[in-house]
Amino acid sequence: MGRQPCCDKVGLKQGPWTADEDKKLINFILTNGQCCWRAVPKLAGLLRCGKSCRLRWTNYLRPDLKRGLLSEHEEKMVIDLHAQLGNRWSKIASHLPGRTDNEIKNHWNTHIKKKLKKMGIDPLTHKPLSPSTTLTDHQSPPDTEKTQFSEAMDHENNESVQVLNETISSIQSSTVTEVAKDEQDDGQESKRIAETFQVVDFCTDEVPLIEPHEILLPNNINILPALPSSSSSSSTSSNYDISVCNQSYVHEELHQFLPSFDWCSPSFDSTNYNNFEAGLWEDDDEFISNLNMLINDEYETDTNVRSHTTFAPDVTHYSRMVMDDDCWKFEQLL
DNA sequence: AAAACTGCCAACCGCCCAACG
DNA sequence: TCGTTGGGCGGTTGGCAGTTT
Repeated sequence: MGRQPCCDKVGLKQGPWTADEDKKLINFILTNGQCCWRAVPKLAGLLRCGKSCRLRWTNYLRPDLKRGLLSEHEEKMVIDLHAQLGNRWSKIASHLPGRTDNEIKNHWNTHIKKKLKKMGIDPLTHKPLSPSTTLTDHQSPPDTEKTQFSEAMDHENNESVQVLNETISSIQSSTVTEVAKDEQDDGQESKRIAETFQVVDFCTDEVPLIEPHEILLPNNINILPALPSSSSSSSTSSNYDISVCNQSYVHEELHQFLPSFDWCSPSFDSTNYNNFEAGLWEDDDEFISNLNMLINDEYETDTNVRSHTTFAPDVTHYSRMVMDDDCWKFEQLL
């Protein structure tokens, strides 16, 4: 007898998430932190299963996510880490700030795998493919395939080829015992990898969750200048133009306002908000435009800019939560 | 211009495992 | 110790967009 489904799927919505659902989930998590995922949909007013909510949050809505293709450096890291860890995507992802296991897995399957094969490297073993092995995937490879492979091998001065060769060298120099060591001593290995790639040892799993008693969102906090709304409606949302605000002021207030977030940038200096470089947005302009987008309900529906459509917390909607340790209540937002 | 094909990625599925009573 | 539960993980799928024919 198999395991029971994580939830009763009757009446639950599936498929792509709508902007409204995203907002509800964002508001809920920002206000309450991550708690029991099973309870989230009900409390947030979503017709989704908890698992779906968790995935949506971790893979798409989390504020510390980077968007866009993996950089060459990140790709190199993925290849090296994969050589050591195998398909343990979450572990690999934990070494790449702002990247999710799903994203890395997809990138591996759609880009890196092909690159390695093209290079004559077995993506599974990270060792050179023998001619017979090379043919296993393509029983009778077309001439174009052979040509591509030859070309790739011939152009060793090609930058990407060079990068891969360096990577392969490093992989081959790393020993099996290192992997075994990783199994036994993840901490040290993480440190070693972080040192190798000169990245801050960051893992979103390490971001502390908010305890219910810690949730105190001051109702009177006014992070934005009280600009008159041009189209005041009966809803609680108002129109603000973030672009007119002092940007560092916004950063500072957001940082205070959303203490649960690790804004993922190693260069973030809590004492100097002018250095704020959140991974969420490339620069201040983007930060501001994104913030405007959600606060003013400007959710982009054009799929062409979907990758650009990240979120900003709807800071106008927060109200103080009344909670205690044993039983916390949630007053529906919006 | 339209059909067919390909690539990409968000979302889903089902298994595993740790925590807890 | 065992059963139950919930979260995490890796593999897979479906649909959309872009490209080719």
